[in-house]
Amino acid sequence: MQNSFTEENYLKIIHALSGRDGLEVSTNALAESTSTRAASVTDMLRKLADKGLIHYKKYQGVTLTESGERVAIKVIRKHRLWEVFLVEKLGFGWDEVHDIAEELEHIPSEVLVEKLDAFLGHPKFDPHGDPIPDAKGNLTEPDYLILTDVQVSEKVLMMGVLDHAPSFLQHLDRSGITLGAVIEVKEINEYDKSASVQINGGPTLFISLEVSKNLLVQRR
Amino acid sequence: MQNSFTEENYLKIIHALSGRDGLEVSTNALAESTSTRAASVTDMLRKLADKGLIHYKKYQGVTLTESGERVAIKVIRKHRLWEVFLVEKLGFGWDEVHDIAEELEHIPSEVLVEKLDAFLGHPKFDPHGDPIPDAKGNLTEPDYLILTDVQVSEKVLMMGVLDHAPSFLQHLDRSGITLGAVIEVKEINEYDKSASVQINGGPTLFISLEVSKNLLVQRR
DNA sequence: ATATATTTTTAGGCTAGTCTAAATTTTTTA
DNA sequence: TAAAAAATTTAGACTAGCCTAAAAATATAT
Repeated sequence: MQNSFTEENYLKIIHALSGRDGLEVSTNALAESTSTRAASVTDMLRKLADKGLIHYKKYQGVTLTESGERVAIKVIRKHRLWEVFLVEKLGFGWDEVHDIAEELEHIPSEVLVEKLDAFLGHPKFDPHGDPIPDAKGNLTEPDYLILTDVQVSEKVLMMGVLDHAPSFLQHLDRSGITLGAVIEVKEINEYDKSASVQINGGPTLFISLEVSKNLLVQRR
Repeated sequence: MQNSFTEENYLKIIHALSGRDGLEVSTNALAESTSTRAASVTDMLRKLADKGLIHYKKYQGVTLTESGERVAIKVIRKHRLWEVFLVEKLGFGWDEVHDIAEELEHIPSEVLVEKLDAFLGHPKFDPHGDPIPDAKGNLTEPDYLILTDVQVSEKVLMMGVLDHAPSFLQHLDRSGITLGAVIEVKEINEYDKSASVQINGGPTLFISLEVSKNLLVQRR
């Protein structure tokens, strides 16, 4: 039983919205994320429930079943592997690959995914620092900090982003904030929580709270 | 104006069936090739004609317009480039790549195709010896011979296949007949036109007319 | 040259996925 | 806790792409 492009997208989005503790996802949230109307979402939810991919009770929101979770994670695996391919092999910027990977992630063929994975050297993270589920479907989200949780004078490693918007990623590019960069928090402005940070022991720059909130980092 | 997966497939098939002199393609031939019914084909032809992609007069068969030809050639370019990728980079056999490329060929993004092309080193032929149209849409079919046109004692180079069926390609693999192999025709059996050929100056083997008819070769 | 066979088109219908408008349920608030 | 607001579902409809059955056009054969 094959799942359609659209079904796979709903499952992927439910996975993303329900977070790591598998919270219920609302119809409206799905309508927002899928750029459709709530009524359309309801139709699809009935269908996914009939296929045993989600737990759905009218008006109660949805969660993935085991089987729905498996499908979602496979899609995520494919998406992230293709992103690695696009950046590492084809030379795309990390701000350019999302939409293309969004298409490639629905290409069926287990063997294609596994050969791609091997070709890429079994990467553990995609170009945005998101972890790539393994072939068995194990996905462990590393527990990174958000830069806002870092104290003044701490040095941390830049490990990923929460916001994947091209404009945000381009902003980071212009600031020299790349994956693996060492970020030292020099100062935090009490008034607006903007920060002054030093990148790789080099230039110091100011970043707004909005930026800090979207940077995932790790203590060294 | 984007063309759908299905529309692209129709255009690609019309291109293939109309051959290099752009002959009219019949509704029934399309039904056969698309694995649909003639009535469905008629629907789609009306649609493609409305979009200016084909010349269509009821009961008269169809040909591609300039614009339809451009779309078809882009799809063919993508198909063949992805086949090169699958064989050269991911290690698939030439008998395994058709169905996957059939999906990948519909991924939109001009820049993806061009980056893929560069990554592959601007290949001129796909793993079956079919020529890859260039970025401008120039597709020149080399005028290869069919092995049946080769005389006894002639030596030719194996350049491609007409039949792309996995079973045929696997048969060639087992016989050691690969692209670039030197084939010397040692003898032709008058009765059934089967031939005895020597591969790369090594083993001699018998091949049936059915096989000869599907081998594209070139005089050296 | 006409009857028969073949091909193609039309007519009407189906499913997936979407929509709007209206009805219903749940949540919030006074 | 009842009324208002918000969220969700139902009802009915649309498009793309497909189907079957019947009608119409073209091709073939006597």
